[in-house]
Amino acid sequence: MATPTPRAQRTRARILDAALDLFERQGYGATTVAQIAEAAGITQMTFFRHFPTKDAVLVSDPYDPLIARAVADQPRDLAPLERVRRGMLVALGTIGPVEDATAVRRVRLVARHPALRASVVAATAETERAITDALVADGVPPFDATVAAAACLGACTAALLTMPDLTASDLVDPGDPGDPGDPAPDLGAVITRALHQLGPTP
Amino acid sequence: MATPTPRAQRTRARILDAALDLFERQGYGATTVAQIAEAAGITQMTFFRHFPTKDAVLVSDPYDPLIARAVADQPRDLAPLERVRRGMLVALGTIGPVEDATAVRRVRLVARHPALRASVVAATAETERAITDALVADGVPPFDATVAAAACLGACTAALLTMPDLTASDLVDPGDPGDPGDPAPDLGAVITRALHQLGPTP
DNA sequence: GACCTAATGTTACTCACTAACATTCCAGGA
DNA sequence: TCCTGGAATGTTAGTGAGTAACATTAGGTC
Repeated sequence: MATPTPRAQRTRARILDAALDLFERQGYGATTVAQIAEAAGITQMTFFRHFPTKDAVLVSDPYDPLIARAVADQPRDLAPLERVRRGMLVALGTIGPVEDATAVRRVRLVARHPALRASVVAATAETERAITDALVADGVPPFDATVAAAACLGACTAALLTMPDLTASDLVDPGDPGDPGDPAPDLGAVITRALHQLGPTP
Repeated sequence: MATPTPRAQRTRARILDAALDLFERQGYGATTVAQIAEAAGITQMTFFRHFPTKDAVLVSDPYDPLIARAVADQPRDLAPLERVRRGMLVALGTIGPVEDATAVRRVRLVARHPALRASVVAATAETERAITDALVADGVPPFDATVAAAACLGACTAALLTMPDLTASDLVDPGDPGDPGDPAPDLGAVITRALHQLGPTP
């Protein structure tokens, strides 16, 4: 799996642009792959060579390995949920504001369309398995490991999908006015607040 | 929405039987709706009149309203997560052994096929919204409500899908021998154990 | 310029799912 | 018994996602 050729990167970007544009203008369901292909100046076949499914334009999950490692690095004497929680906090809590310009548009589209939310969960399945494996390797019962991973991932996914509805002020303190037109929301802050709810209640 | 006619109930049952049979024999992906229809002695069209999608034969979620009500009934001064957790415990913890004979077969098939796990999550989306609405109506911030609901539902769904791998002995105490050939697993016990992990750590 | 390979195009297909309309089944009343 | 109205099913024809096999073009290297 060599690094993608420059030409391939360009077409991929063209597809992504065309798709986001059409999705936002006429909706995800009303947009066909043929339309995307035409707008990008390519064929349907080429579309599927760059994205395995129509969903894949919007859904991707690049964080798998980091999370599993971070979870494994937490102290072994913690309860499984707490271990996963702290691991994800370490791996995701410091991401900061969203870097990719298309990320916000993608999230907004996914959040709008219920069927796509399911695709996101499908994409996190691999992450869930990675976390579970890491815990089971340390002697945690498979049932407990799976449940802990699913709970934390569910919380984070849900948090991610509320981001388009969120203003930055929602994250610090309810009641705070918050200047309008705030910039790209801080992904790390959202995740942190979500995982905070799963933490021990002092 | 009147109660379904006896004839409709029979065809629905025939479809379900034929589908489960084919899925188990040759796999979900390798089975076409046309095959199911032929095995059930009906048309493709009739299949889709009884089940909106191919997935729907395996995925259903009848517990929505009970859960939302039970969550709303928990004391308002609890943290959102704890409220959802106790509500779901009340609504689902006492279900007991699985009643429907086909339920175990369905769960096994879903657990095996990754794409179907996503369908399950899609099916719980409505439940998640119901729980969230109940909390928001009591003044809980939407973000916190969504996260709490997603975490608990994620944990329960994951727990459900591990059931085929589980023997009853796994639920009581690791290390317990447990007689082989144990009967249908206790759904309530599985849910209870899953939600227990999300509870306050004393 | 010849050459090799990755990237793209072409064609033809399968399958899930939908719409519009025709047909059959079945209960209850004349 | 016949009839009749509505529910359940069948028929036909389509759309759209995704796949397979094979032909073609572009880009960089010698």
